[in-house]
Amino acid sequence: MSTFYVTTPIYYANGEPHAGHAYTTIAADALARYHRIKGDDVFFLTGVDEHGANIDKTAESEGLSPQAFCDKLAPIFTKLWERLNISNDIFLRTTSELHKRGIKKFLTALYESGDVYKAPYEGHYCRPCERFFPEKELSDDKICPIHKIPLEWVKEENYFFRLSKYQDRLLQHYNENPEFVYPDTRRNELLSVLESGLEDTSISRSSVSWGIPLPFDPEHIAYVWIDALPNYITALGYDADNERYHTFWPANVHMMAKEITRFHALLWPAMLMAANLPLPKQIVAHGWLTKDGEALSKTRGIFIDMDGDIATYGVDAFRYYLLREFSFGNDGDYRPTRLHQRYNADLANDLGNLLNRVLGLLNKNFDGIPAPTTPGEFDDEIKQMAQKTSETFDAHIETFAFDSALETIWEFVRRVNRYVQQTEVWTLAKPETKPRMGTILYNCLEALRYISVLLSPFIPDTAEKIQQQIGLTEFDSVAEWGRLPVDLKVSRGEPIFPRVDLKKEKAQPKKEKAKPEKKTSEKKSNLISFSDFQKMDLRVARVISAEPIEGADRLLKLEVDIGTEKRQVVAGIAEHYQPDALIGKQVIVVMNLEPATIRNVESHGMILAASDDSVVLVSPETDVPLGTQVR
RNA sequence: GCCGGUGUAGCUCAGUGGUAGAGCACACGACUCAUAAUCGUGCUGUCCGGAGUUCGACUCUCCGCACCGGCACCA
Repeated sequence: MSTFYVTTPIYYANGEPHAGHAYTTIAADALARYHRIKGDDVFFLTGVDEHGANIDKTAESEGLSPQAFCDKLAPIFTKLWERLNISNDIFLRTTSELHKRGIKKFLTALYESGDVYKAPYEGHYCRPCERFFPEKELSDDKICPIHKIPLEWVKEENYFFRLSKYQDRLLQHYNENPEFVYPDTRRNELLSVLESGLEDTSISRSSVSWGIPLPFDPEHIAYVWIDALPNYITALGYDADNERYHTFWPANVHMMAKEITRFHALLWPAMLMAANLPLPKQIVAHGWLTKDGEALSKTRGIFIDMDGDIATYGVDAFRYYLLREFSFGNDGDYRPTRLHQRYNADLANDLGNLLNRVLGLLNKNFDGIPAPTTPGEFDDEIKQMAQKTSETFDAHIETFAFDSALETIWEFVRRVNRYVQQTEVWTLAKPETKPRMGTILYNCLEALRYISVLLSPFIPDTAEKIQQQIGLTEFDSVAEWGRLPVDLKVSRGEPIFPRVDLKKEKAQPKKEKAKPEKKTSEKKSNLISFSDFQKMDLRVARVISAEPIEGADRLLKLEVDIGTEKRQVVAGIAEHYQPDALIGKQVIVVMNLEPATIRNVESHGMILAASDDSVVLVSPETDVPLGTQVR
């Protein structure tokens, strides 16, 4: 028996899970279930990453301790996974003892490899900011750009991992294992990063308190990624060097969204090399979901209404849609109308109706499943197609082409519908043709059983319902033709996918859009005094000229008129504003910001803009005299 | 600016050196076992634009445009 270990990332638990998390997890679940029915010994991990400064901060803003915050959030993940029918074998939390023990052992091994070194880090430090400022961010007077106070020269010790040392070995690994990173676009990206050189990376954070202390120097806290990545082995029992660990490591597939491939495909393998452990076999990255063509955004209220769609169409339809519609690896646009079409066309009409019509005929004419005594035209074709479908299906799963895999099954579903049509079974109820009728119905039901097996990794509940209606009391997960027993009492239940009428849905009151989260309780430490605020010199100015800066995609060089003087300012708004459209516009300029040189262009001040996904300039409501103070 | 990818029917996408396909949607027909379902037939395309190689390119090469990623840049 071969083994199969698949993981999702452990999701960063500083907010609730969204459709992106669900997509990754459902894809991994489909793989896990697929390998289980193939008879593999499967271990499927998901979990949450609970350490680091961001969680500390979010917890604080909610007035909770970090641990209490995590304890509140983790069940929200597990409940969603239950709802989505995720068959994970473990839900790993980085605050668990299991992980803590494992990470201690792993970091010790890393340290003993000799590739962790302590290096003094010295620089300009701002106490209120709790951070260093690189030379290039500062002007000659060395004051904090945020607090406007003189910076201290502080020397601090930090731990580094000698990532640079592994550049060649990684490159070699990539070349010898072309399938290591999938798909190729991501692989190419990482290769170009590798070829341009890796730098040693800091693995500890002294400014962070919420995390795991380095075992070889508890004064320092492990950087959150260094803490998180080894979860894939700590979850197996790496600390105890136990059987599960030896059975399942190295992992077959680390499944994830594309933005975190770098950590998984460069840093993590290098860490494993240093600790002298085997590397995972494949890093698999999928694309992002968009909603009706727009990037998901909390602040703009663009999100995928999982709850609503699941309530309308059911969990399996949601799972089906995600895996059927999107070509894995590419970004996919989530459209409720497409989900609706897929639901009615594929699930209700093709599959659901097929089951229902066959069971209807059987109920009316037979008492239990008849024996296939009377072969005839098309029978062999159906049987052969079942076999071929299964083979093609397997090939698609191997390359994560879930969409093609499902399409392959549906070709067979349609073929069986045609079989019913071609043989005109419903006309064969006369005594002399009844044995033939029974044979055809047997073939249809066996085809449906066969289909339910192939579908079970994707839509497990449905697969089970199909077999229940056929009369099987226990799920038969073997895709071999002819296993369906005769004389089973079928139970034609409710349609497994009742059609959904969109008009009815529309008549229902629309759900309220989620409001952007508000931080209600600002912490005292975030407050500034009025005199701090007064230090800022904000003025109304008019844009006189605007032009792009050579070699920079996001930058515009602006000349602004403040009434008394003119200034040159660099603004990172080129992606959102045409230069010409800016001319004549009134804007707000920060006058007393220290000058900086960006891309060889001097900037004397800063233009205010609201920005998250988009960037919108702040402008007086009506024209005011140039140079007017803004307060 | 550099590096990679994509651009094919209304939509989602396949595809091949010999001038294009599937599913959905749409139209018409058949059938009535079934969830107004199923089955059949049909429909639409300058295969991003331009140049080149070739007997012949949507498929190869080059140039360009658009979009999507990665890197730099975001005072």
